[in-house]
Amino acid sequence: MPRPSFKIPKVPEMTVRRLSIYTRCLAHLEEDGVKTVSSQELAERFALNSAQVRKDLAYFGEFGIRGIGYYVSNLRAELQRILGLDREWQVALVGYGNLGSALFRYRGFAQQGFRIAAIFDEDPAKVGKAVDDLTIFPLRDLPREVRARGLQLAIVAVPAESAQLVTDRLVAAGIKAILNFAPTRIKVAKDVRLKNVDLSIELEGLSFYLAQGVRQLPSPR
Amino acid sequence: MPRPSFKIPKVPEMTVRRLSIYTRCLAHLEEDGVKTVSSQELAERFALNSAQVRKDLAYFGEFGIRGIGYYVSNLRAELQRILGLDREWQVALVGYGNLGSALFRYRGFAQQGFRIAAIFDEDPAKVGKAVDDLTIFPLRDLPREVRARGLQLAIVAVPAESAQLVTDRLVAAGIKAILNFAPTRIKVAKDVRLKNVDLSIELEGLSFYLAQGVRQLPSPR
DNA sequence: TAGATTGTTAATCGATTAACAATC
DNA sequence: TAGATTGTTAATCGATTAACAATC
Repeated sequence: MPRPSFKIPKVPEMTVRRLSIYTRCLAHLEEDGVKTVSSQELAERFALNSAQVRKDLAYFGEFGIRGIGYYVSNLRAELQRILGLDREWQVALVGYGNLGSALFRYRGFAQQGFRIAAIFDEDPAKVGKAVDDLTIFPLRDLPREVRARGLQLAIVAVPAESAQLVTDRLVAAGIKAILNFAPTRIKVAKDVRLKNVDLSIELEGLSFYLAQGVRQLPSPR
Repeated sequence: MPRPSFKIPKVPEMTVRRLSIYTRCLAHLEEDGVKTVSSQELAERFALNSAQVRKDLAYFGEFGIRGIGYYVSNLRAELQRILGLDREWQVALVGYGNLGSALFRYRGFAQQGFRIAAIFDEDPAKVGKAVDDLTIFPLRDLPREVRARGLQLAIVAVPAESAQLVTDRLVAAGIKAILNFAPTRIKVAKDVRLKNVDLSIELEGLSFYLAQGVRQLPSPR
């Protein structure tokens, strides 16, 4: 059981999301050899308020130095620790169709320490096939592989019809966080974290503005 | 130039997103032969408040009947019109790598009326290749094809390094809304709508909660 | 020290929810 | 009519922002 011990108040979802964004920015700054950065400088890059940057960080501790700002390398390390990016997570990928295989090839995940350590698919034509150094398992092997490989997260990339069923089996097998790409909302018990990423809802949001004649100006946040 | 004429106040981003969700739910209800639905019934399906459902709808007009609720078929049609889902949108897909080709095959887009009408890629090995009934174009053909095919939206699925450059060319060519899957934030002039869908930020959000020991309970909204 | 920038408190803003008159 | 449910106003809640004492 990781961290806590000294309380962390309930952190807004948007703060966590911004933390991700800050972390990347800091990694770039570090590459560029920048040593310190102020909340003002950080905020400007994302059209945010400097108080918001400071408040986001203040949920987790005091990382800055008055009169100076933040040490880039130090802050990046702290944020990576907070986000759990200072370790490797073992990820199950369920569904190896077009989207599933694209996600498997997507470099972004491995770069942040998310290692797809097992692939599952119900299609008998796919089960047993080798994908790089992995073999595609049938879904019934879930409980065994979750234990054997220490899988903690799952990416769901199956058709809408089977998404809820697959999810229930993931949760039963002990998976603690799920990223769902199936074009349907799925539900989980409340000690499991779930993020529904419904790709076409994103496009529908855009078409709304086009349908209104684009106006409406970019939303403030 | 589409709609307006009678004012629409600034609509919160989250309202538009929920409109998408209601629309799908209504389509399902209609398939099941349900004739009317109340804001209460609709809200329960998504753990929302019924007042919120009514308020979301009230931005656009009065669609309900007191004492009855909403006619499913009528409300679905109204919402589809509002979201711009009552017509077909011509979409440019830029980048035909793993993610790009998965998105091209993704049925969800076409189902909602988003038709990928042109594919662009800078890789000389890909330019000229046929993909179903389309041919992959080089980026320099953008302005011509935007005009010829009436492209209004673009999906960006290129590497992080080229995302901003590609975006600038899309905007210059007259594209009005962009869905960006490249793992970097891009920026556009403020009369263009942009949605950054950074896949690994979603996973990072999940790892945050795992790193804290999952607790933190699912966020209220 | 003087200047800069933090961490935090208080004010503001916006979104969610409760409550209810209107009305089917 | 009596019961149900809307559309809307007012209250609540939470997140963003301004302001500033603390301090490097």
